[in-house]
Amino acid sequence: MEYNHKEIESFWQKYWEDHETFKVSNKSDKPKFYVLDMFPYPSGAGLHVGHPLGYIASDIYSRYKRLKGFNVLHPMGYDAFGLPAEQYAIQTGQHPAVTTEQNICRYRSQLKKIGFSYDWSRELRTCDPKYYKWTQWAFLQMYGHWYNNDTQKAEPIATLMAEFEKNGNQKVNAAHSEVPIFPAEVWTGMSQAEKNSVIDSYRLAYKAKTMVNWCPKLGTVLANDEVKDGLSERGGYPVVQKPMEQWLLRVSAYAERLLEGLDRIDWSASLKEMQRNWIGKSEGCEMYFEIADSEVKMKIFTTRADTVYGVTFMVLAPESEYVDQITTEEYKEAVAQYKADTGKRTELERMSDTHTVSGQFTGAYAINPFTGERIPIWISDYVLVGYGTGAIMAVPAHDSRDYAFAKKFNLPIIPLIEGADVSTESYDAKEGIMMNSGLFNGMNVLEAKEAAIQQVEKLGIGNRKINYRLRDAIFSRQRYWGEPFPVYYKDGQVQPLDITKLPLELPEIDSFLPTESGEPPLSRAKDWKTPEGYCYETSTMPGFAGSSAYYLRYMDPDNNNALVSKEANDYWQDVDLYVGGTEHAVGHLIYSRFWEKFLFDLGVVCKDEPFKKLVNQGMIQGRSNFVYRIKGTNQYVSLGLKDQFDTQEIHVDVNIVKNDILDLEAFKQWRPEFNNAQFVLEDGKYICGTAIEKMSKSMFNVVNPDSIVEKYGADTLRLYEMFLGPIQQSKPWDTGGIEGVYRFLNKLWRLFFNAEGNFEVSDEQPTEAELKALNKTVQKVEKDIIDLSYNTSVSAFMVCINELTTLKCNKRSILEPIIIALSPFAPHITEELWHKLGHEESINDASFPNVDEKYTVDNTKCYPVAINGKTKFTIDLPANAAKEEIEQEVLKNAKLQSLLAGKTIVKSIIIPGKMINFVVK
RNA sequence: GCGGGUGUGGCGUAAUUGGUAGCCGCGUUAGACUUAGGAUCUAAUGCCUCACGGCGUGGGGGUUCGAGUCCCUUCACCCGCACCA
Repeated sequence: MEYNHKEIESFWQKYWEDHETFKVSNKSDKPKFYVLDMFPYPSGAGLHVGHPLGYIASDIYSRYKRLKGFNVLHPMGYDAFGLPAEQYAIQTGQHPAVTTEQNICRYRSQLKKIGFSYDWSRELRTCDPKYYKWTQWAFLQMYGHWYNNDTQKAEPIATLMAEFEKNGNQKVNAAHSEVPIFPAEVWTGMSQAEKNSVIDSYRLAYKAKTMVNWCPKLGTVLANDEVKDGLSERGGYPVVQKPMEQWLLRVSAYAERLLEGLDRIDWSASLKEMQRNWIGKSEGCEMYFEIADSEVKMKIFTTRADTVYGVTFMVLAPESEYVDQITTEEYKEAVAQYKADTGKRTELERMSDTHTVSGQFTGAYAINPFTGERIPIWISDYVLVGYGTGAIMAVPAHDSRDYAFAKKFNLPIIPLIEGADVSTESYDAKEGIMMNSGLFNGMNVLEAKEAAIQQVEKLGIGNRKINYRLRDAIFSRQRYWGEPFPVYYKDGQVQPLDITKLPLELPEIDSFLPTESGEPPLSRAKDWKTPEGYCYETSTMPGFAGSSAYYLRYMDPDNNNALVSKEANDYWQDVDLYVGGTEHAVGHLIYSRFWEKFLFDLGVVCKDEPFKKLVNQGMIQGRSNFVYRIKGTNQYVSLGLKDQFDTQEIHVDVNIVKNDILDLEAFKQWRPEFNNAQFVLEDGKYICGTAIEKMSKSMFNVVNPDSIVEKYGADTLRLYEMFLGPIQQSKPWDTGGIEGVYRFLNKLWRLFFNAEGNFEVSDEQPTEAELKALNKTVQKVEKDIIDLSYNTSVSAFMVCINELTTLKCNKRSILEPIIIALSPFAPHITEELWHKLGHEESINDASFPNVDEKYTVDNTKCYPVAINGKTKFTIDLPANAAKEEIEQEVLKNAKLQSLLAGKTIVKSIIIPGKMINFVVK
């Protein structure tokens, strides 16, 4: 009987579905294990062969954990709100809900064909009102809380108001926007609107006018992580800076906890480093500089207070509020001109051109609090308004940017570190002995840093300060296809919707474009008002809103009273293994951690880190093929001969190329323009050129998993994707190698059938060799699964099956444990064989085989025998033999004796278990 | 510029963590069975050499009886951040 993957796979997929094999309960005596994939955005193009890579890896882990007796939660869903569906809707008029539904169906059917062990009953999608009810709910909670830096947690707004009644905000240590200090009397004297505005400055979800990334082409604002090199991540359209009133989440309040939490989770070093960079903690101090002939005190931030004696000028960001306050009459015009010039440059221009030094003197002077010297104040676009205080003290000797500026405008440069040569470049290193530095002379840089901050605090001119680069997340998008904000406006004041009114459903509109006046599409919705006639917020939430807590919802997907019940959360707790791409390193993975910490503060969840272990799968790139057309003809020349002609490279569909040899007939049929193609062949073949590129339609290098499943089966696809190389590594897809894995499954299959082709296994006792093959394989595979090093476990299975084939082993006692160990990788074929072996229950209810150590340790060891350090031959000896035994044994060896003839042994070095070396003369 | 990572056959990769470098697979070559083979099976396959033998883990140096693995140095490529004071 032949291995018929089609029959086997469709039969067992249906069986698993009918028997709810992978349905998990929230109640179990078994220990829990939660394996999660980053849920996909269901795009119109369907899955390509790269998408399942991570899903296969996590599925193997899930199935393995089940065999080890865990209750495994392994769900799947869809990140279904988002820009592409809406862009498509604008172009075609098709409602995003319709196209999204179609895409989801396609994804689901593609995923099911690969045989994943998902609990489909927990499937969710972010655009479902039953789901986004809880996204809206979380937003309202953030709106209703503030962050107390003293207790290091979020607290209800009510506690803040009570404190204001009692003491004003003087003792409040909170994460907040700029707000003046006020005593209780002032608070009680405020109007309701004034109070609201003060409170808003403390909320974790708040509205504010800020500089935002505005993408005119998409008609929406974007978060920092959605902008790459001044272009939108989706679509690649230009992004400009623009002040706008937006909803924001005070993610920055959690900066320290987001940083600290990284030490407690098992993520790759590079990913943690990316998050640390994004959070961007820097420790230093804030310091006030008095302005000559002015009341203004200028606040700067520096991490190098130790270099204060070397300050030779100050620089303000052109947008800084100080600029207008200090600029002298004489320089007003020039300063205005400079501001106008820099304002004209786009973000992209400013970023791509970081080497042109420009600036303008303001006419004002600051007083160095340490030396009393007058130092000129300049403005320049190399100082950013959004970081620190938008003002710096410039120390050209020890900062390369300040140095370039000083050189350009002929400002003095005072070296402060002994031996530092600053004649051609600055000395930025933070080491050496201080000089020219008054109090700090003779100290090393680290000592001076600390001494300087203490001195600043002693003089009362500033204080120690930690700055973070992490900004609050802009949370509104002027788009249709997203979660509506559960707020409305009454007399211009924000009113949160009552929680009992959730979800606030997305209304129908007739066009998905912004209005003529530039209002978001939602303002087209007719009669979309509260019963009292107030208007709802018309922007919607961004993509990361729905994906920030989806892992919690899987724990309790149908709960209509809570995001997740206490019991469900207490049972599942957190994600034990999370698999997904690096592209979410500073977006989703920061927001989710923030969300979890916030919900932890509220007591909704029991853990403050959502993802215990995270593995980033690499990308599967496409392997493109080319043909070479002789310019101006319909002749195509094979790769090896193309240099003899003037040719043009053309992408050719990889599906009509095999092992880089073009199928000539298929090529002629491929497109009408090639019907009459003629070929210049080499060795009778047309060899195509190749390149590794992103998998994309336009390069004709997309390989669809469905066609692989059709031809070779899901088990082959799964094994092959794992066999390709380490899962964390990016690698090109090469359909060529798949045959090897397919052969392996056929070999496995044939072990179970006798010469007549009938299923037959023997109940004989296994031999030592067979037991060795089995136990070594199981041991290796188990170790590999735990390390997610699946490529080597597939190899181990191949070795094992080769050995068993050679041994002609068809013994039940060997084959049964092998197929159990293999079942996470190739679930269908193993399930089929398992049932053929007479089992009623699914192989998923079996137990992962135990290893008998007796058969895995070699009792002989291969020793290299070296003479004068040079290996001459090797010899097998007992592994645990003592030094003397080995020596005696080796000296009897004939080959050694012939090599030693006429020489004397000066010394022998014998390390049991390792090596044998004779030093001879 | 800063940070992280990777360099091993024609290709994807492996190496008991310092102990016979190249497992497994692809590709290639030869053979067997076949009307046929893009099925299956057998054998060979790092490079140079008829051979003996020599050389080989990006290059150079070092530690060691012994280095793909450890140290120094250099080169190349990939990823992330990028005027963050």
